[in-house]
Amino acid sequence: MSKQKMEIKKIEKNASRQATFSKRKRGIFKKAKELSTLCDADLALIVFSPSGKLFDFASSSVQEVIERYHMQTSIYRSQDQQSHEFQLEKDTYYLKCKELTDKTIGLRHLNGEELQGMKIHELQKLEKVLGKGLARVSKEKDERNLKDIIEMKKRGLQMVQDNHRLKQMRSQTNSQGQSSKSNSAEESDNRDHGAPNLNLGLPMFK
Amino acid sequence: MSKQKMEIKKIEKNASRQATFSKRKRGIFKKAKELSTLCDADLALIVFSPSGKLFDFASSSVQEVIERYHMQTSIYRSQDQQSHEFQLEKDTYYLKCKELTDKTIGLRHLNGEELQGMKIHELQKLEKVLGKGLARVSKEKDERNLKDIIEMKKRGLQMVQDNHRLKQMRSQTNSQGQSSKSNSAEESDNRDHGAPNLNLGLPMFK
DNA sequence: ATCTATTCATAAGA
DNA sequence: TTCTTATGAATAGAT
Repeated sequence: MSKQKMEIKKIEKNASRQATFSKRKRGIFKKAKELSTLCDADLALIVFSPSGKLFDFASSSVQEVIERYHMQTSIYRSQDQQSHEFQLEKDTYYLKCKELTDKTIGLRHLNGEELQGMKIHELQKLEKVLGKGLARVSKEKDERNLKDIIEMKKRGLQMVQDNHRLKQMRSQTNSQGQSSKSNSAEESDNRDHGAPNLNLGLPMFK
Repeated sequence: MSKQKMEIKKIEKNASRQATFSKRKRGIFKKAKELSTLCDADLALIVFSPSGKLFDFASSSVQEVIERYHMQTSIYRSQDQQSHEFQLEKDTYYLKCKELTDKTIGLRHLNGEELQGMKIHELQKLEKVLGKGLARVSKEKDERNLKDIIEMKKRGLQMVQDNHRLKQMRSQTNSQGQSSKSNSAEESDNRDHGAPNLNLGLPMFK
């Protein structure tokens, strides 16, 4: 594909064939990795060089992909409609098993178990995840505490106001006559159980 | 690759991922065919799309390449090459045994056994230090919040009691005479600013 | 292995 | 999906 367009047929010259194999092998493995990464595709690439040497790549593991491949193809037998559905079911089942396994492993890692065998970059990632989770939990906890505190301040303010009102009424009652007392009492009781619009940050709670 | 250099990581946008998968799948299968033709390499490429659809290519046949792969890979390859199927079965059996062993070890790890033999001392230690520090900060913060809440509950209880007392006094004042009013008022004021010995966990704050 | 002149592959946008 | 097009990648041939 360069310098001169070349025909796609077996390269007869041995040295050239070997060189091209090396170059193109590197290229196709790179492409395989990119495809699996970019598109979240599960794939396996198995290559035997003309000399019989084995090269392979898989997004998960070659064995896993082969098993999945067999699951898809082994039920080829008949061409009826059921076969197709069954294949899909099998594939779904396989994916669910794999998902379960992955999640189990992930859970163990999150619990700090089986950390041996993990690479350093994986550990770093895990550490980040743990830190983030911890941060989220703390935040949630803090928010709830703050909510409690605000709620209590509200109630406290109400009570301070009611207290003050009652005291004032008592003073009035003592110094003056006892006019419209039942009326005032009702107001007070109403506010006792649900007055809105109260300021926070009372001096009394500093 | 084109127009703009793109980062090799999972494409999150569904439509883009699907489009890229189609394009790159075509590309890599073309590369695979070219490599096998040009260099007379025996290869197999198996790809599962994210949606689970299977695509494959092999210079000979996928099954043949898989068998050859197992011959190269299997720990039983030193034995005779009688039946490929037999080898495959043996290989699968071996892998299942290994899986069982791994899971057994995993369970022991869940029980806190056999955690020794872990590498990466420094990272582990650092992780511990970070975790402990974070835990200490969270604990301290929680304790302070709890203290605040307890203090407020105390004050709230006081006010509830004072409130109640004032209301009772008002009732008494209204229905009866006005005896010893100033005395009661002083008590009330004193308790307003620092009475000890108050119970926590008031129903009013549930 | 490294260097280029070319051709190829492909991300975006239609 | 398919086409177009601007660009970045891959690579054949040479060194």
